[in-house]
Amino acid sequence: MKTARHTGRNAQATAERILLAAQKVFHERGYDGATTREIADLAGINLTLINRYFGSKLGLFEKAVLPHLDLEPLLYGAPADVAQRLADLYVDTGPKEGFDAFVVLVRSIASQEAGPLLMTRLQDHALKPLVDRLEGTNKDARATLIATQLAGLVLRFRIMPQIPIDDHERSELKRMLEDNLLGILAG
Amino acid sequence: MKTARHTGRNAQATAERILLAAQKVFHERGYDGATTREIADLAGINLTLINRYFGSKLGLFEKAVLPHLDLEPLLYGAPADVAQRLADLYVDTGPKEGFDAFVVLVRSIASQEAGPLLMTRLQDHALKPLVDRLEGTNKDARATLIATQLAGLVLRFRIMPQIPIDDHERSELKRMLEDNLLGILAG
DNA sequence: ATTAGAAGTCAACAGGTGATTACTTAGAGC
DNA sequence: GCTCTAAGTAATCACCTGTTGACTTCTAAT
Repeated sequence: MKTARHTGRNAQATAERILLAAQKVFHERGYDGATTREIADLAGINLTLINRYFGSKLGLFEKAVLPHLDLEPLLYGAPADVAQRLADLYVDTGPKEGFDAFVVLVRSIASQEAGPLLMTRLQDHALKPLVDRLEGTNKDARATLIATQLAGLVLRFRIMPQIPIDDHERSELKRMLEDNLLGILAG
Repeated sequence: MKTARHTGRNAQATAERILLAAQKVFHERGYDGATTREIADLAGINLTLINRYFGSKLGLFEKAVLPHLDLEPLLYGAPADVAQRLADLYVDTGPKEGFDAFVVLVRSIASQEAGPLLMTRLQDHALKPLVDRLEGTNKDARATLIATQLAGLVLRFRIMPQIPIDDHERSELKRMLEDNLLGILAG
């Protein structure tokens, strides 16, 4: 074996465990609220390995979160398909587990360190793909309308899921949202 | 003079200065990012007076921010007036100065201490007034659609104002938003 | 078996946080 | 003018944060 040390000591596997733990903690607490110690404990590794493998807390954040802040993978297919996909995805109260980079964005947007990174990433990998996806006139305005709508839904259902919602309201909301998105997407 | 000590020493005036400074700092940095020392310095008062007058940082937050987290004052008049008012207010990049409780909400929503307070306040003084304002069917779903749209606009124009927007896009966005809101308000 | 370097550990630093306790100062009422 | 209380101040505590440098342990190649 050349690259992979077989058991116990494996830098690549350790880095991966750090990344997974970081995603979970950043998701729950945001950038500032997350501590490197909690990440290290959850990953089951020594605190200093974070700095060794990722340079700094911010370096870890860049590797663990930023790449997943991307709307483009959701924008394929016909406008009707896109509208339905987005409505299903963002209205569902969904699993509270699981990593969501857009949740991390909202919970970290106030951070002096992580905020700027998140904003430029959002602009390049969420707003821009959305604009490029549109056809017709007023692409920028329409993209903004869609993006802000989705952002608010993240806040409502992913960050404040404890506010109750009954099934009827949810299905109605999904229907209205889908219509709304399709109208904007189509132009 | 009975209540107001005339100069230099005036508890009421001091508390007011603390409140104003707190609004500014909480607005800029969010709850966790704000420090009591920065608030005290900006207010020009001694650090300990914050704890004396407001009990704790969280107590100050409750007095300085929570009362202003209220959508009801914007919901008077005919649906068309409400739609226009909201569109004008939330699309405008607006003055970067000035206190906005909804900005504080977004920048503090990840906080373990302030988060729960903000969520219940938002539910009682933003979502509920909106639902009560509506008529017809599916009030909850329609209110959620409006509220999430506005929340996203806060994120876009109040928290990420550096992303450029030209006048044409802004006016088009305002027009589309106004139509959209009116459609939902009217039912 | 030896050994060099990678992987992991330990202890500590330097800075910052909210909060408390004991103290000083000012001024309104007598 | 005295005094008692409210208003303001100073020093510090106990804790937490990211980060670093020195140390130990393991393992792959020789």
